[in-house]
Amino acid sequence: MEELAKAYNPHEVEDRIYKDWEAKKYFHADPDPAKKPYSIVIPPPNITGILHMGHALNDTIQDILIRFKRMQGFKAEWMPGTDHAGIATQNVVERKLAKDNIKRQDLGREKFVEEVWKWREEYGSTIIRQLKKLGCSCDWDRTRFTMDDGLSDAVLEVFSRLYEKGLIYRGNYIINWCPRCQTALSDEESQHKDVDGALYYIKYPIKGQVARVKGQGKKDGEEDFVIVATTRPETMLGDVAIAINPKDKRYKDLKGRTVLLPILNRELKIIQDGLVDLKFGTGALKVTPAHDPVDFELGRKYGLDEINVMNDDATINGIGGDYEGMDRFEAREAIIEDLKERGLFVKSEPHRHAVGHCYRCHTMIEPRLSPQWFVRMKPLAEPAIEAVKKGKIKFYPARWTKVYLEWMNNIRDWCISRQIWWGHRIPVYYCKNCGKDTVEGQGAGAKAQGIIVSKIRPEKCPVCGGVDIEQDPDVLDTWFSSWLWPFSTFGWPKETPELKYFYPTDSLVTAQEIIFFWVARMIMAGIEFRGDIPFRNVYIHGTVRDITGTKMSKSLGNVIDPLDMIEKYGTDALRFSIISITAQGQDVFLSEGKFELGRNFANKIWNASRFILMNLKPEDVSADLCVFFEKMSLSLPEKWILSRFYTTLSYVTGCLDEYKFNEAANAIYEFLWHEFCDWYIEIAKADIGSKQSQVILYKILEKSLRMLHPFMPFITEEIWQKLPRDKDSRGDSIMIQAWPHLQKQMISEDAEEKMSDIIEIITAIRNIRSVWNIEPQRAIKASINIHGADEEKFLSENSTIIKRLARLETLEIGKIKKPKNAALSVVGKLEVYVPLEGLIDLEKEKARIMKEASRIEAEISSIVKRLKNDSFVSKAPKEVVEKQASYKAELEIQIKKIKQNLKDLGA
RNA sequence: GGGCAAGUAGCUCAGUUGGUUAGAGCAUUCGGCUUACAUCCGAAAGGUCACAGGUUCAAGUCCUGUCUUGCCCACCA
Repeated sequence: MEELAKAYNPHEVEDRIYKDWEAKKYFHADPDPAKKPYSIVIPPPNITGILHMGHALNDTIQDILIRFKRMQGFKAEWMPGTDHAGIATQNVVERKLAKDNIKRQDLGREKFVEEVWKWREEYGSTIIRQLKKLGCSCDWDRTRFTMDDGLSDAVLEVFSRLYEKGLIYRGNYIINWCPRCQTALSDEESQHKDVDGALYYIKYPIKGQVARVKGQGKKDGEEDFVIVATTRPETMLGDVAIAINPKDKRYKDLKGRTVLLPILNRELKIIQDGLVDLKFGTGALKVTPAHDPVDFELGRKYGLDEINVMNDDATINGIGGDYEGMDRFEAREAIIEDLKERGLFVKSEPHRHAVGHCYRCHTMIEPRLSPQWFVRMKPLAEPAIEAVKKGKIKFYPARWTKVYLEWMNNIRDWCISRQIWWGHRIPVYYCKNCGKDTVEGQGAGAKAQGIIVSKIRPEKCPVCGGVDIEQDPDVLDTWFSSWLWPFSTFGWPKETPELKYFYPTDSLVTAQEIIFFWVARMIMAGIEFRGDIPFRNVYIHGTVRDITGTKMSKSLGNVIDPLDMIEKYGTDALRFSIISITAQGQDVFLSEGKFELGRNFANKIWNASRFILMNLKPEDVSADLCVFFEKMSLSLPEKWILSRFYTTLSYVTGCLDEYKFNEAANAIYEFLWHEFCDWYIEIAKADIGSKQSQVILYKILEKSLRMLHPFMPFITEEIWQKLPRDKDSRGDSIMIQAWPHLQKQMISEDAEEKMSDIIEIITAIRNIRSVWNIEPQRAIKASINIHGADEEKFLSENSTIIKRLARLETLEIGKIKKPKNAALSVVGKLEVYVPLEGLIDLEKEKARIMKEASRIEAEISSIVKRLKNDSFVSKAPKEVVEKQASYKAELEIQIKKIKQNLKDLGA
């Protein structure tokens, strides 16, 4: 019999085992009509990423699910891969080039993209290697990348289809512009953060006839003006109007007048619209259609000019006159200074407001008018809303359903074009002959002349035959490829066997941050392009935070690196710890010490297994447990541990089906450590060589390892490999064994109740020993006073166990009076006496018992009160009333005994 | 401004559908190298379940309100 090493060394074990699994293709799944499929797609990490705790949690959950389902007999497919992360990756490579003083413009588009591919070859699979270290059993043979040929095909296909349907259009709209990345962003990529800014009050002179405006009327020597409040004075360079609310009495006289834009002296119209908030600022709004969404709307409504005053890098352009070339914030200061000089600056007051920031570089977003490509979302959203409402897709926890629906009901068009080079180039070509300028002013949904949508570069224009054709320089949002992930990875648009077999997938496991980015869009894409939902269940787990509740991030320096933890504690420890402290859908507050939980548990399992293996006789353990269970007459602890195992198994299986991973993990922990190790193994030590002990120890260990395997894959495999087993079992790895089959006939409430009495008795005696400071070596006597014959039987049968574990010299069981100078403990219906001649402080013991007595008396009185209540007796379920009554009877016996004892003590 | 989540032992958190004495890990105290494990074993102490009402025979659990914290969403310039 092969023995286990003295101590478990995860580092020695993990790589070896993982390589073995990989070599034997255990992770790979092909369609198999004889089996049911179970598939998960990985939320593709981006290629610039490195494994952080969020991944560790996310991927551990998925690995638990997929291993569990694989063991349950499903054809389990976990599709892995990465996404190309357009902006992030381009930034990384640009930074790298900058070290050699090279700009991407120096290289040109083609060379630069080549550089990115090179970078990706070298570093892009870091995260994949790290997932392997985590033990993830992904089907690496199918690893996909969003820029792979197949997935790129899917992107082009989808773009054409949507364009043909009129769901993709190009137009000049206000978008979120990141001046640092110099690209448009979608609304989701603009993250609102509160910023301490200021509200600046500026005077706009009124042209011509004097206007009397309440509170701002003309004083002697002053010009007439209207005061406007703004947070971004620099955008005034693009002002084309002043808007007021038609209901605003203050500005009655302003109607029909013209206002002069300070500094530039442009004439501004006065427009009236209900959109203007009477209460904000002065109630007068400067209208800058090219730089603000509300103003843009007003502009289109009233046919105003749209004057863009900024360059791509948010410096002021030629329109800004003297301010040309200044950065937006620099221009702000300069303009304020100039206004002050001209006496047109009223005041500024502190103003806290939410401002969009680039989700990649955190630069402040500039709302800006720009020609971009959009997807009309409403038609796509409708069926996706239905699918969730009808329960075809379920969220766990369910509360996310509301969040999803809320967003989907208010969905806005998706800006999908990005002014970067790394990504899927937009498959649109412009025929210069037919007229490129048709782009301007074109409405949503309209197809424009001169636009050719084609997967490959057309030779000539299909309309005019012209050859002067140019491709759109922009690329698509990375999410425009990610949203196809659940089917593009299986070969769509080709109808592959994998696609047919594994789609729709079963579970999607992800973090709340990307419900809008990814989950919602996948649902829309799945239904639109594949005609079916992409997954049935969405499990949203919490965010990993540090111990103060702050989200872990590299810039804050509060990260706990999972790879460091693996190095320090082992992969299984990391996995088990993070799972057991993560309640369903709740955020996780992490500190390094929490990984000791998993490490200690691994150590415990290792040692228990080592002990069992040291004592195991392989020839004795090949029995079939069910047959064995029927034929042998088992002792109470044996029945008990079998019952406990199957109770736990049933519970764990249920938890995994409901995505309650922490509860499953904790149930296994509790069972293995505090029931199997603390009690059963200790009890079994007495006759460990017996056939019965051998079989039970072996079977429980082997089955428990299988139950634990999804959580702690490495240590369970390592131990399992050392167990004696039949050669012709399913294979040579625990990961392809069956999930233990539930044997309901072995669950026995009676055994569990009786055994818990035994445990309580032993604990009570140990307690007395501890209270009275009796050395552990010292043998003591004890007696148990019983009331029924049934009790006598099972207590006598197990008296050797009680004696050994409580370290008793003798144990008397029967109708026994309290011996003199004995300590008392009440266990259920029983009294346990430990005579301690000369060791007890009578007064102290009296106090101890009296405390116990008052507790019980209080309880009795509350039960009596309840039982006297007619409503309770008539309305509560019968078994609750019965339980109360019998519990009361039990307590009354206890209190009687205790009082007797107190009398004996002279109270 | 809207929404969501949370407030339970010194700390971090569990607590199924309301039903006997509210649990765990860490920390604390006491005692132990008992032939697997000191990453261990045994024992103890520690809680008006944020607050106020309500529903109910019965509330940590359901409802309403209040307070505190965190998160998400949002075109008040």
